[in-house]
Amino acid sequence: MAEKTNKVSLSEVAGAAGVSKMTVSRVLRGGGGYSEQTRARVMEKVDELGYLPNRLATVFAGDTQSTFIGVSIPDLGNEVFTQVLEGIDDKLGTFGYQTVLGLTQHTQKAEEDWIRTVLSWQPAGLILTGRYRSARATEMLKNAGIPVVEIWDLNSSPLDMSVGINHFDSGFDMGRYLVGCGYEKIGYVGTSHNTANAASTRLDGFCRAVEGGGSRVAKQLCLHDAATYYTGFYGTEQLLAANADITCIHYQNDAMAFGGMQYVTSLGMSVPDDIGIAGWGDLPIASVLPKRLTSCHVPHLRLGQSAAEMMLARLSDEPVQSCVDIGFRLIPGSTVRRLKNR
Amino acid sequence: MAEKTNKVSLSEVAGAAGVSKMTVSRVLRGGGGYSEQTRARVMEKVDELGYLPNRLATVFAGDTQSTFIGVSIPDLGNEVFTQVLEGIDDKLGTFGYQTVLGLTQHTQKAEEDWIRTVLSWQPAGLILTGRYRSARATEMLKNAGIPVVEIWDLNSSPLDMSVGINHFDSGFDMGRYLVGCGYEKIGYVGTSHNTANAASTRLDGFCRAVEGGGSRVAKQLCLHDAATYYTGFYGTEQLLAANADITCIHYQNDAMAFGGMQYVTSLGMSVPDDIGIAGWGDLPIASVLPKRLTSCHVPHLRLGQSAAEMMLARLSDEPVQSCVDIGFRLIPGSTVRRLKNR
DNA sequence: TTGAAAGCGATACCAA
DNA sequence: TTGGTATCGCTTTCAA
Repeated sequence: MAEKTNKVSLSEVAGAAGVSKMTVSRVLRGGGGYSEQTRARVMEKVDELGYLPNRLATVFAGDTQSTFIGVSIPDLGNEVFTQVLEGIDDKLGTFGYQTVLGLTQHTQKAEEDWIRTVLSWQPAGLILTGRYRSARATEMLKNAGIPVVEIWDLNSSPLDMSVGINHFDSGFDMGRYLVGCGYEKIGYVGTSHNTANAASTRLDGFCRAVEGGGSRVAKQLCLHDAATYYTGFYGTEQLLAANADITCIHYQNDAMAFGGMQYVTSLGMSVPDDIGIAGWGDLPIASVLPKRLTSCHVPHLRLGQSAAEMMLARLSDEPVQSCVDIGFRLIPGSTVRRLKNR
Repeated sequence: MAEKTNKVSLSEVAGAAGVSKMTVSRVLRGGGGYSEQTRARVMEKVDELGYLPNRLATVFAGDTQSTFIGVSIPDLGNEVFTQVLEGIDDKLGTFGYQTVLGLTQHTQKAEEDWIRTVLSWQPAGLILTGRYRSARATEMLKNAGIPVVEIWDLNSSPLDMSVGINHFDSGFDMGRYLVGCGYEKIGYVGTSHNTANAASTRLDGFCRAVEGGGSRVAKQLCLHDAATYYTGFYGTEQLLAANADITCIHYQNDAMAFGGMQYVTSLGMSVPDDIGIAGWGDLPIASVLPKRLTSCHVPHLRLGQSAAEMMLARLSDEPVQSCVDIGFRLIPGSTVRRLKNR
């Protein structure tokens, strides 16, 4: 095992400085209660011995909270989540909190296990992606008595706090837009997971709008694959193989849409003349494409920052709005075309 | 089930079950030393009260280590690092460890502050990106007496352990390859940061090879920008504006190369006939491009997994190779062309 | 301005 | 198979 660590404790510093450990404790925390002379001598020894406080003991002693915030996201292969995570960690870090990462791989079981473990470390709060979780997870969260922010899916009756967007509406708007453009045979390519998630909620909204508009949706859900470029590429191949009459494809996100666009281009089709392409998320890659990708803008970084801000506000006992809709914006783009006006 | 009580301790469970807390402790850890009858009664109360162990206290008591592993990477906007991180967290999670994330934003100061903080939480070990750090950081790491894996830059005399690649050689190989193809006026587009890092080491190697081959390198370092699509796009614009005679451009990574390729394409140039493009990292987007992107393959996920494995091995006192070269592979691709044979 | 003592939650150790 | 007691590093409380 990693054995003797040269860990220097408060009392060793106290011994070296010739004072009691209480005095060292007071000096280190500032706020007075000691003479300047004492302070100087203590700090000298702290430096000399390379003393680092053991925050475990501090939190354990009971009066302060830890500065851990558990943050769970599904995976890191999907840029929408890494942007959210960056927003969270950046804001938390600025205020002296640390992110304890949890990748739930889109399964409730993994999330539940992670929640149990991370709670045992007495985090100051948790930020969790999505709104669907196991009953046991929910129960643990309620009992933990710490702030919880549910992000991504806007949850109007959150466990505690929630910030995100209405994915159903976002999907619905995209569906309505494409139908409004005149598309009738529309395809969807995404990934499939065992449990409901935001992407499936968007798909529900999308189908509702498309079918309500008299068109239909052909779905291609790639099982157990990451929602990234290559999945979009081969998902499109499969979709078109089974549905040759499709004239427009909507994707789970922009990375997949780009992959799909590459596939149809490889067939010699042109976008949007031969086929329409619509992504979701307005990811960074969109900024360099020759045609503006039809998509839906979501302020991912801002969403993460807001989640962190709500957490920090709650931790400082400031008033917090428990449910924040961060909003989205449909981007018409030029990878779909208007076949008719209506 | 559980009440709305938020902190149930061992002794409360003990009281409810009518046994001592030592007995509850033994039951919870398994391994015997109690009767089946006692076990059942204790577990019943554990469930009933919704007891969750306080691992802080366990670690604090000193007999076990925490299961925190601090992991620092520069940022999440660069896919090379998210892949490494995913590899690390995946492997660590499987073995019951948690990632405490640190984003150092490419500054030694941020890394030093993060190290100080995270060490105060008594992590079981640290995995840090890069080999260049402040003297104070190095000193703290030495004193901490915990395993440290330095990743990314292969460090032949690591603080403790290291896994990565030789970035100088990687840059050198790319430079030699491009010169070998016959390119003479070669550009480089990357990002610039205050301190030396792996990308600047690659650039050093690249320049050495190119200049040694009698060609020259025109550099365009975009200050303080993320190494992603748009930076590649406008960095290329700037590079070409100042160096119209360039015939080939090497980029810090594939995302930037893709952005650059979009820019030159927008000018009506064709790749590789009018200009050669070479990236680095072999990122997922390369899998869907019509032409194989000239790049350098690095097993990012594997690198992360190896780092985690070395950490885990060290934590279980198994023998560990202290310096592992994970290797890279030049990908000739078809976005550069051979102007001459040699 | 200082210090001594109690205690946070869990575990090691020794007794019973 | 059980339980009592000391202990980890630090902070709170109370005294000097």
